[in-house]
Amino acid sequence: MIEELKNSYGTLFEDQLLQEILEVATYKEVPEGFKLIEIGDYVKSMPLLVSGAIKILREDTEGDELLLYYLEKGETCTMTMACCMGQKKSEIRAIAETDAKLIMVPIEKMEIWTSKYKSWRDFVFESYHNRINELLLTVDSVAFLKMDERLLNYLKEKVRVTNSSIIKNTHQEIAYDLHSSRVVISRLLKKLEKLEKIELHRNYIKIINIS
Amino acid sequence: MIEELKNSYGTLFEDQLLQEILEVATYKEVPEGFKLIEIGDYVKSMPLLVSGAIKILREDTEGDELLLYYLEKGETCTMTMACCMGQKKSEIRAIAETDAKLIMVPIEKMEIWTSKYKSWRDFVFESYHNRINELLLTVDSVAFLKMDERLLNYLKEKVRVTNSSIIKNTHQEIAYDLHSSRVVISRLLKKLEKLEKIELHRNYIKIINIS
DNA sequence: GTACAACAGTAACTTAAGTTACATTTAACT
DNA sequence: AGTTAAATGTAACTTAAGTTACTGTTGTAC
Repeated sequence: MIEELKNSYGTLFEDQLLQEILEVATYKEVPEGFKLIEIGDYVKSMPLLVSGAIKILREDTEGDELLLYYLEKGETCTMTMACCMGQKKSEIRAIAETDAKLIMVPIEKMEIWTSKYKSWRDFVFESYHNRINELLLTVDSVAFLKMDERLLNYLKEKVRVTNSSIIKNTHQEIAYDLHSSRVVISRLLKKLEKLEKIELHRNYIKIINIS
Repeated sequence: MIEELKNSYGTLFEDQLLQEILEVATYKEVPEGFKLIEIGDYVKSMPLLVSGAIKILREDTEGDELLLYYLEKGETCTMTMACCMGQKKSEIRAIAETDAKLIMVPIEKMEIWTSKYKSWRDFVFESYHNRINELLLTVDSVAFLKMDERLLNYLKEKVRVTNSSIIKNTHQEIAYDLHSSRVVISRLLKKLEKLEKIELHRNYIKIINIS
């Protein structure tokens, strides 16, 4: 765990804080698809992401989903912090997009470290700040863009996050993430294929050129 | 300014912090419609809202708008903090929805008070937390609801924030806030009038019963 | 190899929302 | 009172997206 922590957070946190983290944290490896947090869960520890990517989803009362954003190496789940402090239930669902490695910190430390370490405080503020900006981008996407553009952005982001030009998802799964329907997504993907931007296959999509 | 500050923040902040605020802050009264922050502005001070309401808007590259949420008494503009810390430009526009009274704090104090006062730290975290939840509601609204429901929610929220059952806006203004078109809003408002939920007039709408 | 279930393709249709165009109403001003 | 500009009403049409229904394809298990 030491190398993992130093690698991702070594420059961020001061030595004494790193030491404290090592003392209380647990290390966790989860496979792709693993559900880390469900809507309504009470959260007891805070995840520091060491490798991989976590996707954060919102769900409405009907069970319809929407992908909000991805968490990556060196980031944490701000929603979790928000939940912890208010002793509230989670507003979101978190699922491992790829295999992922996490350092789990008990939430009691939150308050303590926030007053004790400037580097921790900065990290927490930075996290909130980043998450708000991600949410603004999500709002932009849903409010201002049409489905074809949203789909293109989705594919781009997926390539970036998974670091692969092969997207291993069915059209139905993409439809869930974008809160659309399978037929609509198939239709738009077909258009992109005709423009020679992607290649469609069963269970995966090969990205050719989506600049 | 002392009464205003104590009234809105007296229970939130410890006496010494209240004292410090009084030493460095300036007091500001703005009329309805006053533009407090424009997209791209660099922000030099942080507003603590004492009375009135501020509406926070997002704009895309085409100039299309969307209302994100309202700030009310006892709240602050989290976006401003985020901007300050990163020395970034504002991502949003802020306009006084009603006449408003503000206490403006120079941003240099942010960092200092964050390490010095627990009450300030809690206030800042609470603000971030609240803002993220507001943004989630905005995402929900835009992603999951149809325009008629969004319009109804918009009217409800406006009644709450302005504390009046008379909404002094044209259909065009409402269309801007919801990122829709005037004709669509007129159409839906007419439906609500036929259901006897509202009464339409030139330049204002009277809310009868929107539970 | 055959059967099956999951996945993908596509046509035809419905609906919500946006657009265009024009008529009507209202408030404010001279 | 008459003029004007802004606001509102409404019809007719377009478009994006969602829905239904059915066909074809592919990978996997037996």
